[in-house]
Amino acid sequence: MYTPSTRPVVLDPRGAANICANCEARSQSVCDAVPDSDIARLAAIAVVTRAEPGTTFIQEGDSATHFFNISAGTVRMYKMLPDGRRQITGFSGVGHFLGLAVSDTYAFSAEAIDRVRFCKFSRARVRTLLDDFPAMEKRLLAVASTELVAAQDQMLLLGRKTARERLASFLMLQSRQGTICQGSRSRFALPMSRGDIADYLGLTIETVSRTLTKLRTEGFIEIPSASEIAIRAPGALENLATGMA
Amino acid sequence: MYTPSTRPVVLDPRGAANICANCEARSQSVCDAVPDSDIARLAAIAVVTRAEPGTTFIQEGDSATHFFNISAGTVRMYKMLPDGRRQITGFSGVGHFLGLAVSDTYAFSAEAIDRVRFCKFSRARVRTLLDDFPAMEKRLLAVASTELVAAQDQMLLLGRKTARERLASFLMLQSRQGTICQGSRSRFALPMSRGDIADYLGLTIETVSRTLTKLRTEGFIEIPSASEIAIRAPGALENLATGMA
DNA sequence: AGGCCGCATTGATTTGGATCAACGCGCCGT
DNA sequence: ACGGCGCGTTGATCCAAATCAATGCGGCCT
Repeated sequence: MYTPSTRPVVLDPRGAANICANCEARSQSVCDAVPDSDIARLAAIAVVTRAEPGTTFIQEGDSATHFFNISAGTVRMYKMLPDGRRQITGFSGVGHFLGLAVSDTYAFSAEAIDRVRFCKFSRARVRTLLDDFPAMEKRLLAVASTELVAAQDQMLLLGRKTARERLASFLMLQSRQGTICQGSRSRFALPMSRGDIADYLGLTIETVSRTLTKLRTEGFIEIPSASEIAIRAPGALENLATGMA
Repeated sequence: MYTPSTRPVVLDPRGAANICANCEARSQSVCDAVPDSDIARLAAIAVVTRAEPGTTFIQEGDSATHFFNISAGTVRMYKMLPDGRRQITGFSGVGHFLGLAVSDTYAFSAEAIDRVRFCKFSRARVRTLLDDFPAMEKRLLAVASTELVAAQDQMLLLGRKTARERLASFLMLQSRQGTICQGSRSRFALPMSRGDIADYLGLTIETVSRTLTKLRTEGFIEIPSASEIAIRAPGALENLATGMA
């Protein structure tokens, strides 16, 4: 349940001007709000870092000194109870922004699932940057609002949906925003383990496995490998997900 | 589960300049970010409205035309599944700001629990106001961040806590932010029904009732009336809430 | 090629909370 | 004062998912 981990590796401690200009994640992230003409200011405060699978790079309760922007890979955010029970509050992929919080400590932990690359920004420096780029502040508000809506959906899922409905919701979400595999366009990769899915959906590994198998035998989905899913009946699965079954 | 309701009553369709200046909720809300010198501009776009108990004044899925600021009473926000299952995503009291969303439809419904007074602001007009008062935009970001942290806590509760731990968490939260009754300072009012508490905690009415009774017989709390609670053992209850029991 | 290890699946049994059912009580309207 | 009704409590039973327990399987190291 809890994996001690290696440390993240800093790739570029003092950002060169081009790291942001050439960043392939920029268009998908809040960094897009800084115009080309000023991109060097952003690059100057960005610290590019890599984290190997399993590495914890944000620890709940630690002093919140940085913001993070994911530029490659997938991250799990989670909270834990003292006895080891874990709730994954979300998965973050390319372009996602982490670390919004008013408090001076992080409210959650974050771990690399696969190999992850992200930019670290000192909070203090971002604050001064925000004063010059109100468009970025607007983007942050939009990000926070979007996440709030997602969080409310997740509360409905955790509080009121059955295991079957939870898996259906999760699969539909992943098919929308997950990594699309070559081949059938309804096919996608699941970078996270069954344990991660269970801790995201408030279930156990066994229930996740059993329910996926059931959805497969009933013809809703295919499971070409443990980390790949193809949706056979998107409409029916969506109905399941929204409790209309 | 679903209560059809009377319509909210508009008290002051065209805000007089003093309605914001004299508003007792202002200091507790985002409106505080508008300085006294400009408060008339805020008042000009505020529509003061009252809603009787049970009135739905935001309907999930409706076109999101307004923001809301609660100035009296308590509100429940919720999402529903087609078959009537309900998840309450939060309760809002004086000073709370509702309606943040990027989407053009509301992501949740909101109902008055007791008699509620709130200010309605057209989104379009707030947007122009925000351009002139970046401090307000910062306040909104702070509000959104705070709610995001609360939402993550609630996900942990819904996904991983036992009924006992959920009630303990809820009672500790209410004792911190709820209406304090006269008498013992550990005593507070619960404006919401057992059904509301159940739908907030992902439980049934029966489990809420039984669990409260158990906490009472075990000496953690007193229940002077169905809508009042006194905490007898705050430390022990907090330990329960955080899973350290 | 073999064996180990971590993840996933599948099966048997248990259980916390849901559901079904009855009753108590305070409040309101007549 | 009475009766009805909505809300809350309490009791009996059920069930979806958790827990306990093997077993399968693929990748990696030697």
